[in-house]
Amino acid sequence: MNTSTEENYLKAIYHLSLQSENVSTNQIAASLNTKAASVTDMLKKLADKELINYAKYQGVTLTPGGEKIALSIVRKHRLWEYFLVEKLNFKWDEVHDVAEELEHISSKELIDRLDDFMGNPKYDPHGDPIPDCNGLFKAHELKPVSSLFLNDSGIISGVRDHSSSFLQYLEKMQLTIGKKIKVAEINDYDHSVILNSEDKKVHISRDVANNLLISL
Amino acid sequence: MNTSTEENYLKAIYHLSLQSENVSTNQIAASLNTKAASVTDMLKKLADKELINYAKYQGVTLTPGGEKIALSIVRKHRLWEYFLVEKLNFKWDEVHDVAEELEHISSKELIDRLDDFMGNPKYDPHGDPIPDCNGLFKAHELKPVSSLFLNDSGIISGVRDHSSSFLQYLEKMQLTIGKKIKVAEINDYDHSVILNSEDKKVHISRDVANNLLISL
DNA sequence: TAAAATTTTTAGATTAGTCTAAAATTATTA
DNA sequence: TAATAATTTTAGACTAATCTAAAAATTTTA
Ligand SMILES: [Mn+2]
Ligand SMILES: [Mn+2]
Ligand SMILES: [Mn+2]
Ligand SMILES: [Mn+2]
Repeated sequence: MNTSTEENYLKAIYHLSLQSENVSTNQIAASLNTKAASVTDMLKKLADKELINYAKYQGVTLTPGGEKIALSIVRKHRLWEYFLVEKLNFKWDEVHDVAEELEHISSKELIDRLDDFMGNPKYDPHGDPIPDCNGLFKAHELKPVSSLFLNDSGIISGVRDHSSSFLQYLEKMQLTIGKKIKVAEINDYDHSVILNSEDKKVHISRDVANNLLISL
Repeated sequence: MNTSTEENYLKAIYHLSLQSENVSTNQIAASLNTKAASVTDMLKKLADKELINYAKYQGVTLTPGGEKIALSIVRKHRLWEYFLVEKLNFKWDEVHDVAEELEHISSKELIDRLDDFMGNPKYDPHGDPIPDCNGLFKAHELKPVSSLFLNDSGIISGVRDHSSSFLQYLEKMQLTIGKKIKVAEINDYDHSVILNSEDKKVHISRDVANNLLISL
């Protein structure tokens, strides 16, 4: 078995790998709020366990074994988030920290039964895909609102920023997962966008448009 | 906040206190599968935090603060066990180890919502009382089958032994929580007992009769 | 392509929890 | 009540995870 610290490192490396293939010590340190020296120590340990490929100064990638563990943590995180929102009526901006703890509960039986209990959901409350019990999932094809053209329309299906302040803002604007939107106006000067959503017009800034993801 | 190790010590002291008022170092070591030397170290730490009353060589008691934490862990343990059995279809002999992990999830919001989601159950799958969000509960008045007389009857409401082998045995004999039983015969020689339960006769040994608890 | 800047690793401490072995204290019992 | 037994504490060591400060390697840049 692995400690929850090891699991957190593997998960962090997994998420960073989606951006950059090879992951650096400093990237990991930043994403775990720790120091580069601590990361180096842990990388040695994970390399000894053959969960990562690590050569000094060269960054790391996950081995198949490491990726399998990372995916199982991601699966648990997202299933628990779904449970919290759908069964216990938490808001989508309140679940992340609790899921950070729950994702380290080790019982595979528990998580597989929880999955069945909830009807095997495919996406978590933030639109992120939930790996199945074999680690398999398919992501939506998503693009940011900022990449749409005038009169394009689509369905809100994910977010690029998971911070509670962003999620709360979207909630307030009623721009939540599943809502249909259409681009009513694009402001050339500041790149802000006016959306049509359920007969209302919603004006969002360039930043928001960049972090709000649409499927067509 | 307290570490889960500290929480485990407080919970162990709480359970042992129900038997013996003052709890000894060796009792704690036995119940946590650790060594007396380790226990002494932890007792100092818990005493520093004013969670226990501790005087060298004299054993310990919980302070009000320590008892409050212990009860919150017991509450979480039992509510999660209830969830596992009632919502996820675990058997009553399969839930303890998973609950040992889940009981350390720190969110109070989570456990209070879980409690509401399940309809605020008063007893866990083994008949043990579930403290409410203020740590209050009332236990059944329970007596072992071995203390009953011929033709006494009652309802199975708890167990004294929580081992899976005992729970599995009771399951096989269909002697589970809620079943009505009546003492049909008492064997003077080996103190075994024959019960009437749902028109069937069940023969149980002295040991089983000692560990099976009845409310009248 | 050599100096400067940045990143990464090493060295040496620290904290929490655990252990064994030995010393101190308390309890038993003859 | 003094010897013996049992319990409990102390002393010293170990592992996992972390940190700061310094050294080493790599990358940038002029
Ligand atoms: Mn999350
Ligand atoms: Mn999520
Ligand atoms: Mn239990
Ligand atoms: Mn129980």
